[in-house]
Amino acid sequence: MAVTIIDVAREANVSPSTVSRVISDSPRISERTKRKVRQVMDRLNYHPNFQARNLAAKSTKTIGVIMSHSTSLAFQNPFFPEVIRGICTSAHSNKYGMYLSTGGTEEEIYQEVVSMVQSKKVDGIILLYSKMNDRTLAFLKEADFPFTMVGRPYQYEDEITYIDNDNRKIAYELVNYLVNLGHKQIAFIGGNLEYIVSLDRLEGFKSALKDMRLQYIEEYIIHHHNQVTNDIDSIRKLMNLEVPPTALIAHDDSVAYEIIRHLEALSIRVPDDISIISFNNHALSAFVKPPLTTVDISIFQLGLEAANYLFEKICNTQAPIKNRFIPTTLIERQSTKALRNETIK
Amino acid sequence: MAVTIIDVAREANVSPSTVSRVISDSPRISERTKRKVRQVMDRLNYHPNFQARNLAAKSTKTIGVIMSHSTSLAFQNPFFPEVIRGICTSAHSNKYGMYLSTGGTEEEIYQEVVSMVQSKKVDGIILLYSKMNDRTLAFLKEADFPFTMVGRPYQYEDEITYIDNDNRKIAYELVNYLVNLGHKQIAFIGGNLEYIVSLDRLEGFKSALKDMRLQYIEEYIIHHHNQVTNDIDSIRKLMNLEVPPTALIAHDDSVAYEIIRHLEALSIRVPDDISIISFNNHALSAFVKPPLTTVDISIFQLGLEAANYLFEKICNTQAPIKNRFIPTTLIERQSTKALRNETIK
DNA sequence: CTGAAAGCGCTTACAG
DNA sequence: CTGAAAGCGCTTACAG
Repeated sequence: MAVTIIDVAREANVSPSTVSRVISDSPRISERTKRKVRQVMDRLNYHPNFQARNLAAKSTKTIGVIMSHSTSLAFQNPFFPEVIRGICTSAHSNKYGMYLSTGGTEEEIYQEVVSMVQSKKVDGIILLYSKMNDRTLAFLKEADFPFTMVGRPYQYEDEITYIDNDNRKIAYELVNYLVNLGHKQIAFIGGNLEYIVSLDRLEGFKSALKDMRLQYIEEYIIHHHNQVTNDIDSIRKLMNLEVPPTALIAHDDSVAYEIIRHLEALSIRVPDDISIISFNNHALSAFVKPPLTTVDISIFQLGLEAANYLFEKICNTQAPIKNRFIPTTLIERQSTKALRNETIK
Repeated sequence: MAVTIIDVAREANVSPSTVSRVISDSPRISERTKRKVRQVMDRLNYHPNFQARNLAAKSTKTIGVIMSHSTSLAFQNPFFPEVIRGICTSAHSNKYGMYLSTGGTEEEIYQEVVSMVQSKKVDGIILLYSKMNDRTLAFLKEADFPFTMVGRPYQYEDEITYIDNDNRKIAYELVNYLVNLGHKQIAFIGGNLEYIVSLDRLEGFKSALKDMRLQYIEEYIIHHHNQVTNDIDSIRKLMNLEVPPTALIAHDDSVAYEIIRHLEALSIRVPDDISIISFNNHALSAFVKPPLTTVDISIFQLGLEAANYLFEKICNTQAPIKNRFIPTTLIERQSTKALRNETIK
């Protein structure tokens, strides 16, 4: 049925081995033979069978890309396409394809990864998240399977190749930015603490407070576990404190939008009554009112480099552990404002 | 190295054929034998080789998912993760994986699809877009390869299985909605006309004007080719017309956001001075100011059904051509307003 | 209910 | 520079 290497070999009066070598453009075949064989391939409309090649060559020419489970997926909406685009760019130039997994539950993700590895569906894996006590990560590390992560791992930092932003430093600098605007009461609406990105941002926030000799106030910290549960009550409570914050750092632009809406319902204006700064620079953040001051985390670059590092590992099992922080940019728009003298207190 | 079916067979004192049948849970093997073989599999930590199975069985257990090229990708940001989630859900329950392609250029996409088909990388393909004169579509149809589309094809509508929203009807109803609010001057900011979704929405808009005996005004139609090129000038020109529109239909929420910002710069308020209604109900559209009235197009469902139809085709080459419009919901928020008597003109 | 054998379509030492 | 042969790890008629 399908035309095979045998058919081509017969037509071209060469052996199948030679045809195979022409496919992979081996330098050991003469240009003349190559030309002859290629002509026959064209004429017969021959295309090498992907699976057969891979089975014989013991590779897959495919990488697996693992998302966090879907509850957080909604949250990562704007992240997803960009990071995939970065990975695709690298995969494409390495002549690799990508196998995508978005398991429903954490257990499903784990099972899918195990199956990818055990059944040899992929040559390497990119984990698009980093969380605490992650079985999937533990499995990959244990199996010594080539993988890289987007996100700093919680443990074994110097045994795992990863790409990340320097979230601790960024959070630190955001506090600094607000302090320079005269703010001293700064609240922090963080993300799900199972994810390292959330931990890091919180840690940076705290250490900045300490260095700048600002008081750490428990009530100024809110953990926003997922988009749905955050309600107006937590914001109301925050703003009803005896000394309410004059500025606020949000874990993600979408969180910031939501908060702004809640504040509005409470007749608190941004940035006049409170400044807001956040992370991730969604495509739409320039268009909301007020346009958000936020950190661009170079999502495309995160994906691209995570893939590049993975290909290094795939090519060379002995490739050294690497990790890198991708630079970020603070995009100053209009959600923050210098505090006037009429400071509270 | 890797443990194979042969190792299991030897240990279990059965033939490789029997092991193979245990893997696929064939009813022709006794429970007793199955149990015995499975125990050995566990003990040896055996996992069937994906590629070898597929080569022998002449299937791939993989579907290909094709995005539109990346210039439109940014535009589709919120669409992408949801539609993938829908597809994954279906793929998962059919025990299929997905191979993702995001070519850079249209030519790259075409080449990737050709290679997916010719090299037998996938059993079927989902096209996540529908545009005019699409080589990729033509190729798939010509090759008689199993595929489905998200989006109504421009040609051969009754020869191609697809899932879509009834964009013509929706656009029609949006006009109707605005007319019921008293609007007669309605502008339309459409999408790239190469895509059928844009054509359909425009067509629905026009036919509604006709049925409702509203004048069709050339200057009220703007084609917004991609997010970047739309500038404040086109909006200024629109609003400076002798009779400016009192309402506006935008092709996508992100377009609406952008327009709102431009209007704001021109000191035109939404919805007080002009009503805006749009398509696609982005996750954030509830949070912008003003919260957008928009059409929820059930993206998850589009992906799910496109995949379901594809699996029908894969299982049965003779499966009839199908197509279906997924219902949509108008989400009424605060970007539209009834026109008062102080109507212009 | 189970097995022997051929085959899926390639790659890659090995030999010349 | 090219070929013959073994092998990658499975599945599936066919036979019993």
